[in-house]
Amino acid sequence: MYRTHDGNELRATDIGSTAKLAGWVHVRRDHGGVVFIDLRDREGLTQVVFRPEENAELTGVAHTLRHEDVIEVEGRVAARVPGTENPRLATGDVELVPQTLRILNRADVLPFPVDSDPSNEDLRLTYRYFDLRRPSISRNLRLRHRITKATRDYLDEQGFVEIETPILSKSTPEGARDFLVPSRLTPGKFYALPQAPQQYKQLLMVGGIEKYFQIAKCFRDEDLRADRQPEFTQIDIEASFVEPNDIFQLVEGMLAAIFRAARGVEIPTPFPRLTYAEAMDQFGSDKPDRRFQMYLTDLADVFATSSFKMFRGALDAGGVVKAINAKNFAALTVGQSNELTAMAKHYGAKGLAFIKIENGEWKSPLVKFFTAEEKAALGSKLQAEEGDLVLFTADKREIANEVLGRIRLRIAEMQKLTEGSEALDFLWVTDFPLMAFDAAENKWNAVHHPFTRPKAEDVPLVDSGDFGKARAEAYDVVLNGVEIGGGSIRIHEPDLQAKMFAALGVNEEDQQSMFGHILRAFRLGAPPHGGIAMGLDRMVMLICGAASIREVMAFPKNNRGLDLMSHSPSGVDARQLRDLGLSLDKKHE
RNA sequence: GGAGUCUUAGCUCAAUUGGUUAGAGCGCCGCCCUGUCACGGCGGAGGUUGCGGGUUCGAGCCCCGUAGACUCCGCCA
Repeated sequence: MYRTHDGNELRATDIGSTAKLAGWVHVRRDHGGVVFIDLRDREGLTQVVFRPEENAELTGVAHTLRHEDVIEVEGRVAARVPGTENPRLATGDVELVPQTLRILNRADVLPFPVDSDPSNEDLRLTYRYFDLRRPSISRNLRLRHRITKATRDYLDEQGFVEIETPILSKSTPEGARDFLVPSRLTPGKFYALPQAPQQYKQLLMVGGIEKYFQIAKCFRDEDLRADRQPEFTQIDIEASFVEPNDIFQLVEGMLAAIFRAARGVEIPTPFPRLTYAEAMDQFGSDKPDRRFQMYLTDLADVFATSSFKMFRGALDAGGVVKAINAKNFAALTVGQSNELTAMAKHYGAKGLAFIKIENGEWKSPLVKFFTAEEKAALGSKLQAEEGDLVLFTADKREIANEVLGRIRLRIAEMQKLTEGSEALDFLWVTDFPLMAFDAAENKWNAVHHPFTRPKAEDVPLVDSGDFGKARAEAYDVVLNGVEIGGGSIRIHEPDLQAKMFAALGVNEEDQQSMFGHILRAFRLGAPPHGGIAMGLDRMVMLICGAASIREVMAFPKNNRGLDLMSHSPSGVDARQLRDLGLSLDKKHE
């Protein structure tokens, strides 16, 4: 037995008893005579003191200890010399006076210190196993465990069954690029790693499981980001005989349980709801951050009779004039205003107009085109006051929303509006569009995925080919401007599913070869069903306050998808390729 | 594929804007130190300033190229 106690366990009440501890040498304070060691394990620190007058031999060995040596000590729990207690340590009233010291392993000179935050992420990922000893990372991983534990417990209580679905699965044309796995037994064919267990979970519903969940690994071969890794985890849920409200209630309960377990807070439920159209109109985003106001305001009524060319042209062409009021931002720098203008152009606006309200005056080249009535109406509609900055754009509705939505977020960042905020703003965004036209491919794509159910009243729009207007029975759950989950009620009728495939340009033959099993399954009594998938990594990021998804995963890849620790991906033997019937291009050999 | 920021000792950073031998703290090595808790003191080792080229009497600093890291766009729910 290596230990009788953990590193944060010993208290004044243990004084006089013996204890055995094992862990890492966190700090050595060597006074030449007496030597102090802070012994660290996963739970905390305990001071170990070696006194030459009590045990010269052990103290001699203690002199040789270095950072991160692994040791085991056994001895007497003693009160600290009065006045030397350390109130910042849970075990600060006591110290261990060892009778034995066993060096279990010595550590080399460290690549970086354990007790500070190195900014060199390259180095951290190369020595990830060592990086994990740092409290900030181990805290995140333990919090992640609390979250998955709370999830499993909650869903179990609700009667859900955790079922594993295949990792070796089938490539599908929709969505992200697949990771492919060559098949040795069927040379020339490939499995694909699942982008999500979407089809399997629907087939489990056909199988009568009714309530399924899985903490599921998902794989997408796309470029990485601060919040995106090629493999990530979803809390995947599917249930039969449900409507959106059933899913909302289930997820609200689950998030409440998660936040109770992980943060000790009660979150208010039910969450507010916005339709996609409302979210886009008011916030210019399908995942609005509502921790600050700065609403997108439609000014069509204010400028209904305006002759100002920029506004007139947009309104006459069926577009909009919209503005946001950035409170107290009139004093922005030239650099900031240039950046915002460049941003507006980048997202397709013809321009971005500013009004600064300073010293009781509206400073803008635009103001001279406004009538007194327009100016008054504008001021009251936007609640514009001294020190504010009003930003305008006049354009097609989609462009104006997108541009102002992006600018709204960038200004919030510039003004540090959410910095240090403890707010937890949850909401549902509902009624997403069913399909979106892809100009590059010249075809309609599913916004969510091809199994998403159109809203009942919009099925005629699908029939009539009015794809752009059809809304889906699809929903996202958003926390503080981050989409943490999304789902839909699915299609369970083979005819409607075939109709959707046809709309998406999947011909009869491809439907049979790629989706034949699911269409056949729907003919054997598929229950109405729907579900949701929650992005576990992003949720953990938000709960931990981590800036990167890499901070909440034990062994993440870097920006280019490389594992710097194990050097994957890597080349393989010619023989392995031969077994698979593969050969490489000359340039990749 | 594109844009931006960055790259100086094992780590975190500095170098008066082109000027002598590139410094500091931590870490490491040695010596000293019996109540510290970021212990303290003295000394020491440690650098191809990412790499290649250019301008210059002189480059860590300016220019060109290149590699890598990170962030964003495209891509991806």
